[in-house]
Amino acid sequence: MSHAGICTSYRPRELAITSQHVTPKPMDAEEPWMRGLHADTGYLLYRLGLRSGQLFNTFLQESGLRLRHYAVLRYLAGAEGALQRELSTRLGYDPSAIVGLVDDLERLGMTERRPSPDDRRSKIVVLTEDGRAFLRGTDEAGRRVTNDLLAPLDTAERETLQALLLRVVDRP
Amino acid sequence: MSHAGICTSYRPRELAITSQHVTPKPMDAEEPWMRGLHADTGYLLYRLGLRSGQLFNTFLQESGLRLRHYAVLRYLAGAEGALQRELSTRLGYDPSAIVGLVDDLERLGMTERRPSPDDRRSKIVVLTEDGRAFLRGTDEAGRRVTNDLLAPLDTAERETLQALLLRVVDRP
DNA sequence: GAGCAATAATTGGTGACGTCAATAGTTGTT
DNA sequence: AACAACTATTGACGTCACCAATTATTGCTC
Repeated sequence: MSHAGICTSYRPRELAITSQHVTPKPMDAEEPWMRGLHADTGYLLYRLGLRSGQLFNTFLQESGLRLRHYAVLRYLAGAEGALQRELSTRLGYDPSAIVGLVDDLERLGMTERRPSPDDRRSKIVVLTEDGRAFLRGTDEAGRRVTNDLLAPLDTAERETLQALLLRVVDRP
Repeated sequence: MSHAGICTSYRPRELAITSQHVTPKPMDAEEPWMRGLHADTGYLLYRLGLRSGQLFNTFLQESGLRLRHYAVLRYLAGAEGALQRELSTRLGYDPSAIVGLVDDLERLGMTERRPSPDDRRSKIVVLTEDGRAFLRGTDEAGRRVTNDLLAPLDTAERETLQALLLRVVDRP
């Protein structure tokens, strides 16, 4: 049950052995696997998203945090306090996920939950001084991650990419 | 006869990539959450990768497959047979994941495992006629997914984005 | 002003996913 | 003949996205 829920484990039955096999393919610019998959921008985004997440997480590994915690911290750094509901919608994480993330950050002393004066259901998450210090200490290393990821691009191309991605992600 | 093997180097054709294709978004967004997170291209990629994967999976939901199965099928469509090891390195999935994916596809009758005549350790995964038919039937719908994702961009901008992402993803 | 729908935070469960460790069978090398 | 490297495979572990249900609180409405 490691992978698929849509099927049980399948044991390959006896297959007819044919001497026919794959035909060697010249590796020109029209590589078939290129046409098949990497021609799709959506799939490219999915793929690079995975790689980006991995890079971030390995970078954060020593600090004991993960990308999602880091996202919360950086959002709070620019917001000076945010409702958990706000974190959920802004960062795109499930409300239940926010609970665990803020729990972790609180345990590490990087954030605090304060009661909202307007609505006693809500809680306001704010950065502590320790949280701010952590962000200052990792700011430069964080940039290095993106720098590494976008190594093949020069400065102008990176700005172009950034602008394009912003347009795509900011769609309401 | 030697199999095509694994291509280790691919050089994307040169494209004129300038920022003229994109209208830079006026950072009028004094929005603090802009400064905090979306200023980071790496995080943008991570986020859009998630959204892209979700879109693909919901699109594939009715067919009983998921994005990873679809990736295998599309790769096979352009390769005319591939070793599982090849699928693993090309698609970036763990070899153990490939096993489950091919199991599922085989159970659905979309692929077959054939013994490699060159190496009895390897197995060659090939598309069946059913698999090909599935790809033909979903080809247009698949394009609609990427179309939807990139809705805010015009044609020129999409080509620019595609070229930039290709450069980033093809790094060894 | 008393019910009632909506909301914020929370808990729990489920399936999908990435990663690593280990194994059996096979190949190439020495 | 022995040994290292490789292929497919199984298994386990932790993370993550998604959904349902609960509790406390708010706003609406009749």
